Amino acid sequence: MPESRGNKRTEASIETDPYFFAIRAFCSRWKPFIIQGIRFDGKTRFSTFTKQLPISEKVLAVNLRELEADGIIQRKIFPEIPPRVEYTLTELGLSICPILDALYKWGWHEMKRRGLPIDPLGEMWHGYREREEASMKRPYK
Amino acid sequence: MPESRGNKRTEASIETDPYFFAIRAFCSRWKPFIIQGIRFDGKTRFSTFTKQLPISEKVLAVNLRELEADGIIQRKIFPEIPPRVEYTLTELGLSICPILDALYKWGWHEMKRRGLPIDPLGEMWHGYREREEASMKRPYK
DNA sequence: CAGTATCCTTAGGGATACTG
DNA sequence: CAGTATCCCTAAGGATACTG
Repeated sequence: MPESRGNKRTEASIETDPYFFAIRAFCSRWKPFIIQGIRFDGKTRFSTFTKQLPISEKVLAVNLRELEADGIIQRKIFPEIPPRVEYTLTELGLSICPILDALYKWGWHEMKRRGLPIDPLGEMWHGYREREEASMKRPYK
Repeated sequence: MPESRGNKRTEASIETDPYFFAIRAFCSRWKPFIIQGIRFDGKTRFSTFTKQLPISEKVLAVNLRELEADGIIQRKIFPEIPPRVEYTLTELGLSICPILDALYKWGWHEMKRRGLPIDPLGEMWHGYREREEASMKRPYK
C-alpha cells in the first residue's frame, strides 16, 4: 500500500480551516438538536434525548462523547443506583447558541418563503410558535 | 422488502426542521469554501474552483448543482468556444455570508485558544491575516 | 438507567477517463 | 473549458441485543 487515497498536503489545508473545525464540531445531523435539547432544560439525561429525538443509543453516545471531547458539553455522573448522568452546556457550548439560532432563523424564513412544512416542535423551542409544554416534553416520539 | 430502515414518522420531524434545512443547504464539506470562493472574486468559473480547492470535478459539479437548485448561486452560460460559465451568488447566497463568517470566527478563536494550526489562506480571505494576492489566487494547490 | 457491542446500509466523497 | 461517466472506498448513521 504505497499511499492512501486523498492528497495529504491539500487535505491538510481544508482540515486546518476554521470552517471545517466549526462544522465538524456542531453542524452534524444530530448535534444542533442535542445542544438545543440541553439548552431547553438546562440539563438533560441520556434517556431524555432518546425520548426527544429519533436517535439510536449508539449514535447518541457517539455524539455526546464528541461534544464532550470538544468541550461543548459537560458530563456529570451521580453515583446512585440506578445511575444518573446529567449533561450541561459549557461556556463554549453556550457560545454556539447564537450561531445555531442564526442557522435556524435562516432556514425558517427560507422554508416559509417556499411554503415548506416546518416541524412545529422546533418552532416552539425557538419561539416561532406558542409553546405547549406538554408536547414539548416528548417532541419527536 | 416490507419497509426501509428508518422510522419515517420520526424522520420526517427532523427533516422538516430548519436546522436540517440550513445545514444541508450550506454546511457540507465543500459548500462554505465554494461560497467563499465566489464571494472573493464576485464571480467564478468551474476551473477556478478546481484550482483553488482540492476537490474533484464530480464532487464540484454535484455541489454546484445543489447550490443552484437551492437558489444560493446562479449559473450563467456564455455561448462561446471554448465554453464559459460563470457562477455568482444570489441574494439568498449573500444572506448566508454573515452566518458563515460567524462559523469561521467561532472556529478561528477556538483553534487559536487550543494552539491548533490554522490555514493561512483562509485567514487572508477572512481578514485574519494580511493579504498576499499572489498566494490567494491559487489557495489550495 | 446509561450505556456497549454487533452487524448492516447508505450517502458522500474521490480518482480517473472520457465528451460536446 | 466545463463538465459526465465509472468505479471505488469510507465514515456516519441505524436496528437490535445485551451489560454493569
